[in-house]
Amino acid sequence: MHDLRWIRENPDAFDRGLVRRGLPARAEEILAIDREWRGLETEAQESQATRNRLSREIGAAKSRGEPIDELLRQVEGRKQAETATAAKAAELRQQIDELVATLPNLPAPDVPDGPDESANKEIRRHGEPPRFNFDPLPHEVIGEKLGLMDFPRAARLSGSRFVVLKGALARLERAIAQFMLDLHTGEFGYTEIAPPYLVRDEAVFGTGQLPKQAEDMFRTTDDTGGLWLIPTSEVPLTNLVAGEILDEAALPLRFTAWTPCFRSEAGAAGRDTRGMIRMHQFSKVELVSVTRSEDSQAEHERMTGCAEEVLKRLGLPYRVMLLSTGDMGFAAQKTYDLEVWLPAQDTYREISSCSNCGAFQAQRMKARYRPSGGKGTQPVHTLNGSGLAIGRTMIAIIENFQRHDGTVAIPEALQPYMGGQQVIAGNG
RNA sequence: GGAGGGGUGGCCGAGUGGUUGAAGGCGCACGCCUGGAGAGCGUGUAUACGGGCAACCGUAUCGCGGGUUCGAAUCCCGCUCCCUCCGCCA
Repeated sequence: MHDLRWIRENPDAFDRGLVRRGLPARAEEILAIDREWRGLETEAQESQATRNRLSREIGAAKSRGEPIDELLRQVEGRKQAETATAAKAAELRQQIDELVATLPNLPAPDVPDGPDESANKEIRRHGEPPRFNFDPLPHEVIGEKLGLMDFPRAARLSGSRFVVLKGALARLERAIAQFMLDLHTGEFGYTEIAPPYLVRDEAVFGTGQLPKQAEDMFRTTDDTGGLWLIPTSEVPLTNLVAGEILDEAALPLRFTAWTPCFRSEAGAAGRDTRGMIRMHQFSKVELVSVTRSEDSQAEHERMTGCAEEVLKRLGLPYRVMLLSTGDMGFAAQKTYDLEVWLPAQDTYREISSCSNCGAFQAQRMKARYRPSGGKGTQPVHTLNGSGLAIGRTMIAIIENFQRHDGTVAIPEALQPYMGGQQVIAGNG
């Protein structure tokens, strides 16, 4: 959510940000309603001040035993006009809020302009794509040949975009997640969280998936009014600080969680239909940081580094992309995607997305901190990143470490989590 | 699922219609006191919005939303969350 006062003071910068996002300028429209609202607001408040004063006088007169008829006459009729003014003001304010709530965060200055992912900028690469003396197979073929990845049965249970993993691959999912959690908690100072997977409207509004991306999520329909299945644990982790006023000394907060994620993939019909690239349900280790405003840029680099370290230790080749204005998510002001090499697709595919949301989410969820020394409060900055998506990590391992005989080597870093197993050879 | 109880400031805790944004206590900050510390004393200590260059002024907020009233933390209605007991249950 954008700070209305900031828009008032910086209407041009606001519009420039929207235009860079490929959206029309809106400042003039917003500020016109804002001017009208403020006029009515002031009017209503002044009227109320008068009425409050008269009411106090009535109380005082009554306690002295004096007549109050004259005072009652003065206050009479006042209420109606005031209520109408206040109602109109509230209506305008709601109009502003609803309009502003649909506008995405503004891109940071160093974000490249562009209509889509074609304008993304490669920042760096790490590792060399492996060379094979045979044609590398896609992960789903390897998994099915090993008898450890079952799409038909998953479809029978749940339809398309689901998978059943068995034996060593089921264990591999757990191993990957544990390895990531241990790294982030043990070496990078993140606190492990086990959050709810079902959340209310306010939480999803806070991180910005509502109101615009409702169709990308699943919602329960129980009689309590319905809850959203989290599309990412960014939602519960970030909303941990919703509505709070934090001590400056408590920052930064760093949270990590291993959770399932649920996405309807409504807009992705026909894309990535083979394999486990795009599932309705996948698991992910998420990283979330809550920082002071002046620290979020450095934290963004740090967080991206934490996610990269996972790929480095697994020996997976990847590149870091700085997303363009056209490819960034709603709440982000700047995003790095980590893309891992997938031999069968002969390309890099997204495996992590690390975003600095600045004050955008904080303002939506009213999360602030009290700067020590200074007065008042200011919104925290929030960041989130995958560290990493488990399913896609598994895909990358299977494809990059496949061998001519159809078996898959387990990266050394994961072997302790696989009971010392070094190779996945099928039948568990 | 059934029955009952309760949500007041950073915390505890008063308060059933009239200077109550809210007593009192704790905590915290600053000052005084002290050789220093403690005790003691004094002052201060919410958030949001509007107006103002500012000092400051105003409005709202006692779980949330609505209603009654000249006036609501206090009365009424709806919702929500928490707690206790019973039942059920991983």
